[in-house]
Formats: sequence, C-alpha cells, structure tokens
Amino acid sequence: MQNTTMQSSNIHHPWQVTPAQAWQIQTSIAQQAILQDEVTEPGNIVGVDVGFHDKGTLACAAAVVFSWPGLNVIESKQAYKKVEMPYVPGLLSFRELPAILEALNELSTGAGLILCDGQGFAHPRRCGIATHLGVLTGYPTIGVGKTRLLGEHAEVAPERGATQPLIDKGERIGTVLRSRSNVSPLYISPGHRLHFASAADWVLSCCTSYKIPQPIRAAHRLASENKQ
DNA sequence: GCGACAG
DNA sequence: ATCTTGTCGC
Repeated sequence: MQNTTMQSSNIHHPWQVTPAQAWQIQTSIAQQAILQDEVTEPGNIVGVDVGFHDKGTLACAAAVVFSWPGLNVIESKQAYKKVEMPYVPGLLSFRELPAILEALNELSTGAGLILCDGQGFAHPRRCGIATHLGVLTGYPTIGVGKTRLLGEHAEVAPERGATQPLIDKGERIGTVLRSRSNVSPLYISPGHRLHFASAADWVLSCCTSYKIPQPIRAAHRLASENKQ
C-alpha cells in the first residue's frame, strides 16, 4: 500500500540525523515495540556491546551467543564501523546500532533473546537502544544499563535478586535490579517482546558471579580488546 | 536560568 | 566510552 505521508520507514531510516529527526524516528519505533511476554525458551541469549578505538573514531561491535541455561559461549562475532555520530544522551542508538547490526548479521544463527548495554523502555521517548534494536530486527531485546538515564526509585535491598520499580512521571519504565550482593544495581527495562518482570528475571538468570550478565560481559570484553 | 544526562 | 595501579572489603 502506497502512502506518501508515511513517516515510519524503519527498516531504511538514516543513521546520521539531527536531534529533531532522531526524535521523530524514536517516537515511531516506540509505537511499534511490544511490551508483552513472548519469550518462553529462547534457545540462546546474545550479548551485544560496542567499544571505541583509534581515539574514538572507530567503533567495534561484538555479539556473543550464549547457550541457556548452561551459559556457554556458542559463537562470537565482531564488526568494525567508522563512528559517524557523537554521544548525545538520549540518542545513543544512532551512534552504536550501525556496528551492532553488522555484528549480528555475521552470526550463523538467529538470536532467541538479545541483551544490550543501555536502556530500553526507560528512555525519554521510551525508545532506548534495546527498543530500537528490537523493533528493527524483530528479536526480543532487553536493556541493561549500568547507570540511570532517568526515573526515580526507592533504595534497593543489598541482597542479590532484590528489585525496585523505576518510575518516570508516575509511569513504570523499568526495574532496578541488584544482580550481585552489595554492588551497585543494574537498570533493566524491556526493549521488545518482553514485560518488566520477565526482563529482570532473564537478566538475573545470566548473572553468575559478576554484576554484569555474562553475555554482555563477554561482548564488552571482545568489543574493547586491544588488537595487534 | 540551573542541573541531569545510557555509552 | 576512554585514560590507568594499587587497594579496601566481603
């Protein structure tokens, strides 16, 4: 169906954009995100992250596939891409997704569930990097932030597994999760095809002895490693 | 106008 | 994100 006023050609939207263009794209993507639980047995859980090299001019994205619940590495790929956008709070996906999408394309198998560094729904326009990646690829995604972008929450108990809802303007936007006892908590929010509780459950199931879930931890190491 | 501000 | 060694605490 032809519609010349269509404002949401997601699949081919540009990556180098002005803030105004980014907001329009994010608003469109957010409307397409599904916040209902659609993940039962993921088959595998993929961690993705980006590291910067050559004084910040080159991005290296890594995608590491883990079995679940065994959490063993099944496959890992890297993709290098020149950095085209600066880091701007709220527009992280435009800077990191191009490289991440290439790394994901290198995988020989599809993803059952993807864990991303950063927020998902817990975003000003409810379109963090996890949401953006989920809607573009169709894969279930979860945003795992090491720090807060926005929202308020009560103090989280110090024991592993403790949680508190993350709230913005009276609306729930995520979960603050203590993934390891006595260590600063993670900010979890659904990206695509998952709800709040299950998103936190999946992340916790991937946190063995470290604060950061294994898939993201592995992707972070691979994306940031010094090569020579 | 003054802070806050994923990676 | 990135530049970087030792050190305090469970």
